[in-house]
Amino acid sequence: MSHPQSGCPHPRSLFHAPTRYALQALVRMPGDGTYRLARNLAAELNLPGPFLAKILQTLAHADILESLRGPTGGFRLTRAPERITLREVVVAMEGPEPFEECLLGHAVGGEGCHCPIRPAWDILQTLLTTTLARTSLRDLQAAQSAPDRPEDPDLSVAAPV
Amino acid sequence: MSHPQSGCPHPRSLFHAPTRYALQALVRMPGDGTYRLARNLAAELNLPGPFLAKILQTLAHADILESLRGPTGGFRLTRAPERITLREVVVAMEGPEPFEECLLGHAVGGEGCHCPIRPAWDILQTLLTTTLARTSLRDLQAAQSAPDRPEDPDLSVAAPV
DNA sequence: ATATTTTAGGATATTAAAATCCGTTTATCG
DNA sequence: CGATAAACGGATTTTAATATCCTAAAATAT
Repeated sequence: MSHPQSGCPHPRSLFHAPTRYALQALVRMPGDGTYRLARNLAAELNLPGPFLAKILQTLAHADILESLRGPTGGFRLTRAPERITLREVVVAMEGPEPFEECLLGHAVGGEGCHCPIRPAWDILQTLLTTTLARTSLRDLQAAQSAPDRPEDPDLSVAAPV
Repeated sequence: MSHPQSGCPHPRSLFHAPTRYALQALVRMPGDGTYRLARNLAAELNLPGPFLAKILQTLAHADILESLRGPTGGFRLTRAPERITLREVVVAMEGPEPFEECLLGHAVGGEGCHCPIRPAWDILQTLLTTTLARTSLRDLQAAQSAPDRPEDPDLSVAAPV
């Protein structure tokens, strides 16, 4: 029976679609100071050009990309990919509040939430946040070329970075 | 700037809203064989009656609830709450496929995904799944009454249950 | 200067999720 | 057996997410 009331085509993703597109676009950004065209990038990602352009604009507002108009224009990274974290990108696209505090929908702030899964939920959120914070865009770009699996992540989620 | 294009009211939840409602409703189901009214339950949860009724129907199809029509009718658990797992409820509401395999949107099946965050993502999914599978509805009900924090979850996510 | 190319960004359209409505069926009660 | 009360389930509406469109502004080239 599955979904409440409708056939659901693809499996759910953790973040919104534009966040995925943002990551996919950033991976393809040149490392030198070259500007890249939105239209060009959109074709490569099989996305509608104007839609990707919006996403790139959002990234530009977040100081992850910078833009130049006119011919020879386009978008480029504001910094070296080593200095851009995935967390930064996700925050730019999704906002600073990642998720609700627990599965029953209790709000951030945590008072009055006594779910037994709450501790696990907290750990999940911390692991996700720290992993995103520790991973740079460069790491993501490198992984796209090298098919080798990277090292396992650190599970000691003591201090959020 | 936050969300791509619109003000987002509440923080995003991991699952769909009806899944939360389902959990909230199940927590309030009586432990004896008593039938409980959808309308009654909806009032307690501040939800529209017919909408909650749909959700309860879905749970009934999944053999988590059973229903009886007519006066004296309503819904009740098919089993003792100790024998109903949260995972079962989530699967009933969201379907068996939990999430895409990685943040860049690569599909389940895993070929061609080389994200550096993929290992962490796999661990997150396993931790979530096992935690839900290990937690019974009874645990959830007990936690609602007792304000004490339960023990920390097991992080050795070796074998998915 | 003017034409061309690109991003900027507001407005609109489309689609899926969430919520509602209403006639039907089933059970109980008088 | 008729009246009432409940779940059943299809159809519809509403709202939020996703995608598109179009005019303006800026930079370059001729």
